[in-house]
Amino acid sequence: MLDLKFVVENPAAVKANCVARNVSADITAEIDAVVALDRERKTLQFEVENVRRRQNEVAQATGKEKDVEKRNELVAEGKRLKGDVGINEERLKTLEVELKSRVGRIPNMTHPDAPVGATEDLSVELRKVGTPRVFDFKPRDHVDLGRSLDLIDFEAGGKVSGNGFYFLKHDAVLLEMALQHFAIRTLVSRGFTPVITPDLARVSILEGIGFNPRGAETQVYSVENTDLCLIGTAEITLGGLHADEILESAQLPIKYVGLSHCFRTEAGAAGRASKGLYRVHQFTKIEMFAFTEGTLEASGALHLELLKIEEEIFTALGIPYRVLDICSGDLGGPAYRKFDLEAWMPGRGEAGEYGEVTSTSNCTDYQARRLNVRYKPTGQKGTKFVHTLNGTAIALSRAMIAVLENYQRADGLVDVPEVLKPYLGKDLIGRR
RNA sequence: GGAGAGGUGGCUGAGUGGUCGAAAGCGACGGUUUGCUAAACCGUUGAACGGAGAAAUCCGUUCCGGGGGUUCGAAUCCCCCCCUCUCCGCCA
Repeated sequence: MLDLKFVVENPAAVKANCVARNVSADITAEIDAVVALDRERKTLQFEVENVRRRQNEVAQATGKEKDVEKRNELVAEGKRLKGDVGINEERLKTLEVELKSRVGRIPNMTHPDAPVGATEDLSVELRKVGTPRVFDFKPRDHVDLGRSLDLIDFEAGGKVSGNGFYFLKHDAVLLEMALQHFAIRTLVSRGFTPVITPDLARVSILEGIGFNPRGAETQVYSVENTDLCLIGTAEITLGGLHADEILESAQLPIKYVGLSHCFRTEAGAAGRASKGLYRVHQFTKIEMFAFTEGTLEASGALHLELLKIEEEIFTALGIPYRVLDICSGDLGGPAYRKFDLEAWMPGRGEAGEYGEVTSTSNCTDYQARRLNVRYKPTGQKGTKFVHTLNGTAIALSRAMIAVLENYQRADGLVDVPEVLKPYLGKDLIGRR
């Protein structure tokens, strides 16, 4: 969430940002309410604090007073004060809760260079890298390849777990593990700490990251009779890793590469491009997550580093991709700026299409404030909120689509990308 | 799952109703000493919010796992929840 003080001091800028981000009008309208509520809160806080000061004085004096009569007078005053402060305290507490919930709905501010636009088609393509391969046969999609080579079993997935689930078999298993290993090794060599995270997390952590597990539109599975949810991404657990901590400047930046399973209900996604592995309820993902000092210089630089790593991974895999600078309307709540990589998928659409494979966001202090992750800046008093960033290293299901479709051969088998051969242990997918 | 013990500042840890935001140690920071490093010695050292001030800083409120309660007064007593440890059970 945003800093309440910032909202109160810059209501016009915050409103303009909400408009650019295409959030629902009632959120924009709430900004005035926030300003008014905050004013009321301050007045009330002043009153409550005054009464409490007197209460404290009386309580201390009572302890020291030896004379029984005077002591009884003090106790009487204490009782009176206790009654006085009650109503205001209740109101203050209510106000604070309400303010927090209202401010929490306001999206993060936006990077000045991010394209302004309400809908996703207004995101800007920064560059295309690699040339889509020209096939001398009609390329098949990964569903077809997966079935014919007995790599992916959607029917069995449907039977056991429902639509949107699948079994990986044979070389698909080796391919997935090779991609995992390749990605993690790449990140470790760049100074990231490898982590395997829990696949479930508390509601409070989900909320801190900016998910809303209880809404009607939620993308998140909840576990009945607990406060746990299945995570939609390791961003949730990695972000929560340092919740309520005060880090030392010298520790920063902290860079993690996390492995987790990801679970998504994909509510409301029916009808969207969702064939095969592209949109599924469960997949494995290698996720980068970083905590930096709370300056735009620090997080901005690391954001570019995360993007560069994502590009290096897909370049190494030999898969053509394009980079999108995501427009204001499609940033989601927490992101200050976001870049997506879309990989070329020859089997998608009529003659191949780019499909999203990674996404990296700079969330500045938006998540850190709610998760309460701070650091002590060297040479300064007090603490500051860190900045958090996340980025996909490899989402296995979608990377698998790209590999299978780009590396397929006329004979129906699939070549193994050069960098994966040592990890996969063979040169050809599908031959047994 | 059963029984017990705990959760206190950046860390370790004392504190069982008032003088406690909290001893002591460690760490960190500043200084003295020193050819450098180390050691020793002296000093400083929690956070959030609000108010005053040009600022250094000062004042107030809140915070001892979280939430409620008792009391004039709670780190300390009571209730609920979360977490950690030990033992037992079960198990990959």
